[in-house]
Amino acid sequence: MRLATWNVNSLTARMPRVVGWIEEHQPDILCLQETKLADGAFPVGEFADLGYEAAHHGDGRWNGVAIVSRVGVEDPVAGFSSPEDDYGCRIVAATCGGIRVHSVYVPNGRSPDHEQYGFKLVWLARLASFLTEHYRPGDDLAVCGDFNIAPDDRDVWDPAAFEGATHVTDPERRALGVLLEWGLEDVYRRHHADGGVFSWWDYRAGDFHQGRGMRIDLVLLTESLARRSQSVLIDRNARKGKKPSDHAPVLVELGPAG
DNA sequence: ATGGTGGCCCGGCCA
Repeated sequence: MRLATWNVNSLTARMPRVVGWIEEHQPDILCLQETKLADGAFPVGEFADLGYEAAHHGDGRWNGVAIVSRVGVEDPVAGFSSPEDDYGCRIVAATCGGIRVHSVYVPNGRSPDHEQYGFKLVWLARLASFLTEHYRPGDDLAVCGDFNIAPDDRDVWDPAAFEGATHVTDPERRALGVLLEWGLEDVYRRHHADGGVFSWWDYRAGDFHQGRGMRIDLVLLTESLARRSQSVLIDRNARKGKKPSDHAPVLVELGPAG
């Protein structure tokens, strides 16, 4: 079972690359963020042609999240408990191949003194309460997406460059820590202890080619799934070439249950 | 260099 997540920064702009990436890597489940589409504009047919069903939650120009799956899309839920209650189309859930999957797009926060930073912390607290209300740590649960948080200093190209910046502050990291303490695991770290591996690079100033990035796209799994993980790949090749997203996809290979 | 690019969709916001 292959589970992946990718912030595509507009699905319309990225569809050719998304199709190509699916054909190359054959994910069973792919979480998408920043589709920037209304539900009615989601390319259901193009994914169906590839053998995938989808659950999408978007209202147009901003945000928008989706799960595409070739192992089923059961019991889709948009928002935390209704499509209106997640502050802008930032979470969608569905059961795919026996796994309860969530595609999340955590607010950026902009800067620690901006009101959006407070909103980011509120949103993360709501995510935590949503998970603890609906699930138990023993469930087969995947929370995948763009967290806009670098879990620790290995996950930024230069910690000194992020002094006073969002994505690395203690409150943000503690908010992520709440999810981890509850029973989720940043599964990349089960397989890789190295720093300097990133999933996002600013488009500007040649940051990708200069190696100036952050690892902010995460696959969080409960223990029952994390122990099935055989490999975790951040596909930086997908950040190369013409019209890339500013994010690279993360791909997790899961072995059979039991 | 307090800049830069890219997406939305055409002036300005958002990342």
